[in-house]
Amino acid sequence: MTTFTERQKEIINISIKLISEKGIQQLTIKNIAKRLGISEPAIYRHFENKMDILQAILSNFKANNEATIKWIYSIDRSAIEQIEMMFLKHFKKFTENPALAAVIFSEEIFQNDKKLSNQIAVIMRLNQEAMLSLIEKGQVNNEFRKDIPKEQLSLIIMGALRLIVKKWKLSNYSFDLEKEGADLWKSIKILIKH
Amino acid sequence: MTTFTERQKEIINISIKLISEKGIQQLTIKNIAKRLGISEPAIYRHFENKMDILQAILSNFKANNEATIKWIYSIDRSAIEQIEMMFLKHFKKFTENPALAAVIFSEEIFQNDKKLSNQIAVIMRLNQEAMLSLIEKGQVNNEFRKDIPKEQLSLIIMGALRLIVKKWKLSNYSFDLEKEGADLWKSIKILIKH
DNA sequence: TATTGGTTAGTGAATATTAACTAACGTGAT
DNA sequence: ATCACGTTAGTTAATATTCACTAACCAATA
Repeated sequence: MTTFTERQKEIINISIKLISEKGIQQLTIKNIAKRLGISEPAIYRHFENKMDILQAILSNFKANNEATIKWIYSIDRSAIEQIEMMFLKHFKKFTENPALAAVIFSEEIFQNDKKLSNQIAVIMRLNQEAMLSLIEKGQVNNEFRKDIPKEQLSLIIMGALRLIVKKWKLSNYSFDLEKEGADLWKSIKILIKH
Repeated sequence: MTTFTERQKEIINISIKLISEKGIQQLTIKNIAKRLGISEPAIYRHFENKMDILQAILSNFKANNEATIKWIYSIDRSAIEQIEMMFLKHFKKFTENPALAAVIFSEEIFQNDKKLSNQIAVIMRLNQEAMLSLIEKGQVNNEFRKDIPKEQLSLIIMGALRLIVKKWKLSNYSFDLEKEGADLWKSIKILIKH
C-alpha cells in the first residue's frame, strides 16, 4: 500500500475535483498547478508524470475500497445490515467529498490507458464479489428472497446506488444524498427481503 | 429536427465509435479524418467545428429517444408490457450498435461544455418523465406494487438497465446482452409486480 | 552542505482551425 | 453541344494555441 505525502494528497484531491467539475479533458498539469498556486514544473517534484497522478487516484480508490469491504466483513451483523452499512457509508463519503462521486463511477475516464482500465476492472470485480458474497449470505440465512439469482440482485442494488449518485451529481448536488439514499435503501430492502 | 447528410452521419458514427473505443480524449479531428480516409480539413466541409460534431451526436440521441418514447406511448398495452418493450428495444439497439452503449450512458463525456451538458440534462429528464408516467400508470392499474414511490422504482429499473449495459461494455461485449437483459427484466418484473 | 520544493524559460509534439487552391460535377443560356 | 458559373468535397500548407515535460537555477531547512 503506497503512502502519499501531503502535497501528493493535495494534488490527488485537486485532480479529482478538476475531473469532477470539467471532465478528464480539463485535467491538465497547468490546471492542477493553477489551483495549487504553484508552477507547472513544481508538480513534477511530486509525481513523475501525469499518468502517475491518475494511477495514484486509482490506487487511493482501491485502498479505500478494500478497507471498506474489510470493515464490513469484520462486523458481525446480518447480511441486510451489512449491505445497509455499505450503502450509508458510501452516501456519507460522497456527501463529505462530492467530487469523488463524479469520478468513482465513471469508469470511462480511465479508458484511455490499458494499465488504468485494468485497475478499474480489478476494483469493480472486488466490489462485485463482495456484494455477491453478502447477498449469498443473505439468501442462505433466509433474509433475502431466493427466487432471484444473486447476480441480478447485485445488479439491481448497485445499479440503483450508482444512478442516484449520478443524478445527485448532475443536479449539482442539489438534494440531500444521505437522506434520499437512505430512503432508496429502505425501498430496496422491501423488495429484496424474504 | 435536423437532418444530416450521408457524410455527416458517417462522421457522427465514427465519432461515437472513437469515443467508445478510446474515450473522449481520443476524439480528435485527426482521428476522425484518419478513420474516414480523408484529410482533417475535409471534416470542416461537413461540420463547422468539433463542438458541432458533439452537438450532432446528442441531437441524434435525442431524436432517437423521442421517437422511442412516442412509439411506446402509441402502443395500447399494459404498463408492464410497455416498459418491457422499452427494455428489449434498448438491448436490441445496443447489440446492433455496441459503440452506442458506451456513449449514451456516459454523461460525463459532455461535461466539458455548458450547451452539451444542458442537452444531456434535457434528454435525461425526458426519459425520466416517460418512465415515471409508465410506472404511475402501472400503479394506478394495479399492475405494480404501490408501497414504493414511483421515483424509486424508476431509479431501480433504470439503474439496473444502465449497469448491465455498462458491464457488457466493460466486458468487451463478451456476453449476449439481449439474453441477459431479458433475464434481468424478468427478475425486475417479479420484484415490482403487485 | 546536501536535500527539498520551488522558480523561470524553454522544448517538441499535438491540437483545432484557416487559407489557398483544385478536380469533378450540374445547370441554364447560347 | 458547348461554354460560363457555381457548388461540393477534397487537397496541402500554415496558423496559433495548448499540451506534457525538462534544464538550470535558487532559497530555505535539516
